[in-house]
Amino acid sequence: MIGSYKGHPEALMKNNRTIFTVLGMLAVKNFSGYEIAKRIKTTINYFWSESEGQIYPALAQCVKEGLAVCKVQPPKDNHRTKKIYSITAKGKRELIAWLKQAAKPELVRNELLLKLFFGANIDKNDNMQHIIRRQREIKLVLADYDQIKKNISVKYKGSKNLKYWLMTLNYGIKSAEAELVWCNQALKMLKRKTYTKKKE
Amino acid sequence: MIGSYKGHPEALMKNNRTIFTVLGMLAVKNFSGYEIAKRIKTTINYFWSESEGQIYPALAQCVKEGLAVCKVQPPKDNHRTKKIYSITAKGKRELIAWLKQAAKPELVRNELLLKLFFGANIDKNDNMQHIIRRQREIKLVLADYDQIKKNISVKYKGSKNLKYWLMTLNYGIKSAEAELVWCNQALKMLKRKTYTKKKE
DNA sequence: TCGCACATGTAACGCGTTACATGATTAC
DNA sequence: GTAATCATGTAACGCGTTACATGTGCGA
Repeated sequence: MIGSYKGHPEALMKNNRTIFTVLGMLAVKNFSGYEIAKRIKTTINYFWSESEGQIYPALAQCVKEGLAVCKVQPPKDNHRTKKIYSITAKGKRELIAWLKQAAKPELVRNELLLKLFFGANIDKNDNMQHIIRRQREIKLVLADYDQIKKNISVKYKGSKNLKYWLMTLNYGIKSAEAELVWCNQALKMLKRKTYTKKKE
Repeated sequence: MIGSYKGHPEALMKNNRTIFTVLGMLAVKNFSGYEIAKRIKTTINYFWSESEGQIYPALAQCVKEGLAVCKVQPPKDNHRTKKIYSITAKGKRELIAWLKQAAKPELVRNELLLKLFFGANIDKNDNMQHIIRRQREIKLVLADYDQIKKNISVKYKGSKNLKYWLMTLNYGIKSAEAELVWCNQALKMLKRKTYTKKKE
């Protein structure tokens, strides 16, 4: 038993989605930990996030299990040494096996909805403010998605990845648009004056 | 310093959303821990979940901080004793203060999208299976939402809560519908044969 | 008889974030 | 000067789930 780690190595790997996220990134090309963190933030951040506190240990774990190898790059351009990771054949096999497995349905958590569910306890206007705030946020992310779409369509034209990247991006766009429609509907609903008797 | 707990009691409460979830439930009527767990599962489960392992400690915390009081109900109908909790004036005040604060944007995690983002590594048909599976799931939840909508519209007719409950439910419906549209679009996208050159 | 609903709780553990430690270079 | 970016890592801690412990009554 090494360190605080208990159980089989496989047991850890089966559920550790950070491992597969970095393997997925390494399947495209070689990266350093820092670059992976950055890439996650600029590509899949709207549906998946990983912090550096997870990425570095995950990379170490990958090397330990033979899923990736690490090559130390000497300082270039007066920068620090970099550790460049590459996926191994075993890593690729494990990634593919994981990709084929059905995704576990996520437990969604939406604090905005939680507050609105209890909305009868506060003023109508306070509830409307929550929705208006969200509306503004969505408009920003939609503008963002639009930019990303244009950028990757040009930059990765001809790449077999593009189709999949646009597909996931479309999910973000469709969801955001649906949320906007809901915001308007919910605001209309709140504006309506309703006279109700007290019940449960 | 008592036990393993550090910092102000308020510090804990500020972020502990389980506390506010149970307070929100208790604002409607008195409940036992078991009943709260059950109610969460049958009402807000599609956007918020709490396990019993969190609800019972949260209730104890509420009592400790004077946000709720507990009355032990002697065994009725040959059942076990129940602990019925009621919200206090302080609890109501804290709940309202929390409800008025802006909701923190959630970090979404969607394993399905993560797998599809890396979809170029596996067969087209495997990717399609993921989407078809999700399609089936959504159809089930939509049917579920429809039932809930009918039920609560009758059961809570005239309640000031109904408006807010229908509003959050509509969010679930709109999102699910948007996801369905995306599924069809994504399947069409995958069916198309595309001949691409290898690039990044 | 077996499993489920009722009913309350605790313990273990994994996931994930935040903050910290360290330090160079670049841009304003 | 001072903030941001590059770059790697560790430690602390909170959130949340799962499993366990314990026990009754009811229906198939």
